[in-house]
Amino acid sequence: MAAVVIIEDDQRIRELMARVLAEKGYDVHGAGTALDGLQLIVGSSPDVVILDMGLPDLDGGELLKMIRAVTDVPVVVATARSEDRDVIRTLDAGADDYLVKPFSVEQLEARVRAVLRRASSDASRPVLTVGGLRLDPDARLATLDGDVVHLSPKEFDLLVHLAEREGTVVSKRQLMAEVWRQPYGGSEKTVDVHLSWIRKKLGESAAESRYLETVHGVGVKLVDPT
Amino acid sequence: MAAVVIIEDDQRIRELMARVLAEKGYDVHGAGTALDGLQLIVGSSPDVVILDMGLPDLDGGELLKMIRAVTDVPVVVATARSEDRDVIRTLDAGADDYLVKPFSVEQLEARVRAVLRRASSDASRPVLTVGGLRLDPDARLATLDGDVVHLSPKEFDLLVHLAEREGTVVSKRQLMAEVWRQPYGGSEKTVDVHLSWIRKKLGESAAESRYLETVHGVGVKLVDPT
DNA sequence: CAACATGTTAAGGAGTTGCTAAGACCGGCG
DNA sequence: CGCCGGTCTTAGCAACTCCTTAACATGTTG
Repeated sequence: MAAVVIIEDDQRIRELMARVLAEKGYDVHGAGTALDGLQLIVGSSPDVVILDMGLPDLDGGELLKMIRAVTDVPVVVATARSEDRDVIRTLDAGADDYLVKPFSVEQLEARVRAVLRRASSDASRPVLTVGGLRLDPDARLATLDGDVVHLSPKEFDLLVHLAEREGTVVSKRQLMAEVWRQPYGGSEKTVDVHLSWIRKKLGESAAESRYLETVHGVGVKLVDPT
Repeated sequence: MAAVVIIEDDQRIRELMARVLAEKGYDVHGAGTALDGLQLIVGSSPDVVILDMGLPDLDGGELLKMIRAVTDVPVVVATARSEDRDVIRTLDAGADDYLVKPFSVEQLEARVRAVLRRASSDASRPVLTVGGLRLDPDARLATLDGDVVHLSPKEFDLLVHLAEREGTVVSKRQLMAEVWRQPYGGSEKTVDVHLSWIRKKLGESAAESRYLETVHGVGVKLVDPT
């Protein structure tokens, strides 16, 4: 699921926002100062940044410029003042959307979703290749050694998720949270079933695995069998 | 820089739009009533007009006709959601683009820029070709293997939209937003019906598809069947 | 070997899609 | 004015895909 960075000096507000978004399935990290925030952005390259303009150590506009200098990640600005002039200035500085405090959690989530939608609808996602397996997220097309493999939506998302982390083990809880967007409650057996189906479609089985490798007690990883 | 006239009775909205566009370097003038607006257009001959349909003194459609009677300046219509249906029909009478309220400032600016670009560059849009399918946006002519295919306006726009993104899956929600310009309420079943009609005219069906490929749970894509 | 984790298959229901038909609406025309 | 052809939207049903749950088989660990 999408990663969010929240830069907000008021810890109470920051944690509230973090919790709300985390419950919606986002991968949330927060920072209380501009410098921490910038580091966090550079280090984790999130999908969207929520930036409070009233930071103690640096003017929000300055930070926004610095963010823009290093990355074009979408930024949603939260501001206490509803002054049109400020809003326009921040948007001019490169913000993608804005929120006027106090805002509801619904507003927050709606803006984040809108910005992500805008960003994702424009940017073409790169094709992933692992051995003879090719995944094209834009066309939602999977091929194995040149032949098209029909995958259901969940199967495709699951494989893409694993391919993006080629070689690293991902736990089923993590998959449930990030592919199914269900951080709790969801039965992890569902993941097993989907993995089995993918294996069948890739011409392998758990006993004789090529691409999907199980790490007992931990999770699965997608590997290049060559 | 380009001159813009905004005709909008709500002063707050008008001034917000004016400031946004002024910050972007446009030369902006506003009017709160249809009559003031018409005078302003005639007097200043702007490069683009932004027209709110919900004016107190005169129906927006009427004003649009009057504007068209004296000049062919590009007009971007802004409308509240409940008025969509009336407006969209009125648009054929001569609006160049439209916005559904509430819209973001990015949308506003993007539409203004797009309209200006179209107007200034004389804008012949490139012919699109996907396999044996040929779409000429200027002539609004579609041919399949050399034979003319008669498409309704919506069908044509829909196909063009898909052809511009050949090979990538587009969701029905996206199509509703970008082809129908109805990001919220629109029923996605409408898209299904139009797709079915297009399929019939292209000599195919969902079961035996050549150009239009549906991706279950995600959307549709236009592909080259060769 | 006991306990637990994982693999596989089957079945039901939930949700999506395809398509036809019917109504709403517009512009053109007698 | 009313009718007509074309277009778009909505409704509804059938067909289909997909996801989940359940149940059982198999495998792994200590």
